[in-house]
Amino acid sequence: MNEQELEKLAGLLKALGEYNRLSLVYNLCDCQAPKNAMCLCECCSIDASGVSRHLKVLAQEGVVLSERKGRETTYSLNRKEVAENLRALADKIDID
Amino acid sequence: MNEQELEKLAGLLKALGEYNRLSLVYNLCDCQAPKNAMCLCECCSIDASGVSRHLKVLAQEGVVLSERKGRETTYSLNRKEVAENLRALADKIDID
DNA sequence: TCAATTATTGCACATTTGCGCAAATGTGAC
DNA sequence: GTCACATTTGCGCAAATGTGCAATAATTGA
Repeated sequence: MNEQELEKLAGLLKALGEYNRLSLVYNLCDCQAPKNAMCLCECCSIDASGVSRHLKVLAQEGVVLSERKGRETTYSLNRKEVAENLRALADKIDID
Repeated sequence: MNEQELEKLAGLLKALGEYNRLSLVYNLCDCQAPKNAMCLCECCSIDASGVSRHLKVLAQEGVVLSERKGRETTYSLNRKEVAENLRALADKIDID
């Protein structure tokens, strides 16, 4: 694992390591179809602008995928990649 | 997953989500025996006090276990628990 | 065109964070 | 006790972060 990769992984974990962002991720876990921001807003104690910013961070770090659909933006989890990264780290830490 | 658990998980991820701390964790991954702080210092670009603080954060979040041995403190990874948490999250995000 | 809906951005603010340096603390060796 | 070594803590500082409010897009529908 080189420096860049480590930095990237740290970025992913940091993105996940904030309560409201992790709440958003958990919320997205359970839904099949992508959700828009208004909908995701409801699981958070913060206002829409905050949610927008958090989703932006999550998108930048590759946690979620966003797609503009008309006047709304829908978000979905980048499931495979995120899970893969987490499992790789788990394996590195503790090889069963 | 209730609020406290989510907060705890966020704390764990946040602890891991900082470059130098993640470097420390990676460093600990490869060693069988616990390492002391001076030794861990060498894998970081920061000074001893910074390493001490990072290790304290990691210990508080349950990432590492510390043990005072004479004048030095040795650290080891809390492998099972950390890996378990990461895998649980991975599974939640993407059930294979 | 105009109003409504959804999302984002600018700004300000308080808080947190990571860091180095120096001092303090704890501990073993002599 | 005195010294050396390992670690932690206090302090200050700059940078980053999370947040709300208001203003500004962007887009749809009447």
